[in-house]
Amino acid sequence: MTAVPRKRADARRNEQTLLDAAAAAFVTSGVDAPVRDIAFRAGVGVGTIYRHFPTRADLIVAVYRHQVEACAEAGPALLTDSATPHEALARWIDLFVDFLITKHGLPEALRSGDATFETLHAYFLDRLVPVCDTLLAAATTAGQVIPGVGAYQLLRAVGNLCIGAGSDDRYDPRRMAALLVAGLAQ
Amino acid sequence: MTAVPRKRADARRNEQTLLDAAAAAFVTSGVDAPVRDIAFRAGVGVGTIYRHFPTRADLIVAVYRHQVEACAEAGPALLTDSATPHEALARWIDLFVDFLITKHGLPEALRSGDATFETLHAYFLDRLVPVCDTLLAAATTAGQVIPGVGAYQLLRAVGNLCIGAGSDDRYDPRRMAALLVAGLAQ
DNA sequence: TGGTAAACGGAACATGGTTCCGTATGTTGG
DNA sequence: CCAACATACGGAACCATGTTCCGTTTACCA
Repeated sequence: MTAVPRKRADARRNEQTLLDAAAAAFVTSGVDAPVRDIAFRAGVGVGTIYRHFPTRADLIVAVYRHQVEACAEAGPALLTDSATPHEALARWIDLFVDFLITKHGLPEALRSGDATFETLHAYFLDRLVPVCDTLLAAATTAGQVIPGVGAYQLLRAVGNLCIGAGSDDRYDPRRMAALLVAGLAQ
Repeated sequence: MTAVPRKRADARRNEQTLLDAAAAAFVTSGVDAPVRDIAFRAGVGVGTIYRHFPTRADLIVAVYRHQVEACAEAGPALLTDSATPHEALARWIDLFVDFLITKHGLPEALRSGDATFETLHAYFLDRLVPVCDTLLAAATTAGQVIPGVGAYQLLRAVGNLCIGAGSDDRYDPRRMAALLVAGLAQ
């Protein structure tokens, strides 16, 4: 029915080239790397970027999809492996923080409010809120965490704490996130 | 010696006009309000803005100076009025949060890393870190707060938590900041 | 009241995102 | 193998915004 007629070879090639170029640019310039830079690295015109990835968010999602999936999938495993649900939650938050602080500008983008990043925001939420909710619910049921703080709010707070990470060694987002999770335990 | 020859009347008038225009623009468009908008509101050219306030940070500092001073001065008073040092700290952080969340885009600017906002960042730090340090030290001495978290780091974390406040009623920065302070108590 | 330095306005420039269309090229039916 | 067509490409052009610069205006003072 929906027989997608397979993309042209050069298109597929360019898409991969662009993903690589973008990943490289993100490492050096953050996820705000100028479109022209990414196009130049990939050896294509800017039009090609917009054709493959209509918004910057689509490009970012494509670049980090694997890692987000890995983080999401680690949730249930941690719940099994950890001594307590609260510990599982703490360890998972740590994973999330580790992912974020290695992506220059990503936490900022997630929180920019800019319509450009709507897709990005939505993807993270769709994928990670349910996982966090599971861990949070388990910890709450076990009486290890106060009720009334939703997974969304917790993830957002942690995301915020990661903004600007790495630019200043007097600030340790991992520590601050851990403090927040500790505060949940009361 | 340094007989500053008093500014021209029109210059003084414009400076005040600009402060008012900027304050109004900041309310509706956040501290990122386009320079041209502010100039238009004030009925002056953009050159005039840059002459009075060489960087955007200078303008923001000028607009909010009174409120920052008020927050800084409230610190010692809270220490006297509160039942415990930890409570004083919690209440002061609350004040700080209240200030930040009513200024669209200010927390973002403070953390943007953009060199433009260096002055702004420095001003907040100069004025508020010592106050926070006093409160934190009192609470630590009283054994109500774990050692090892500096005033700078705490302020920065709280500032981060305030980013994007008001754009989403599922997120309550005041609550998250309180949780962080609770986490400090262990 | 004239001269001068301060202050002004806004055009011009720089940067970065986004759109659009003429051109080039893979693909496929003959 | 070739032609014709749809797909994809490149990059010039456009828009928004910050920033600079300089010719013109204006407040001040002698």
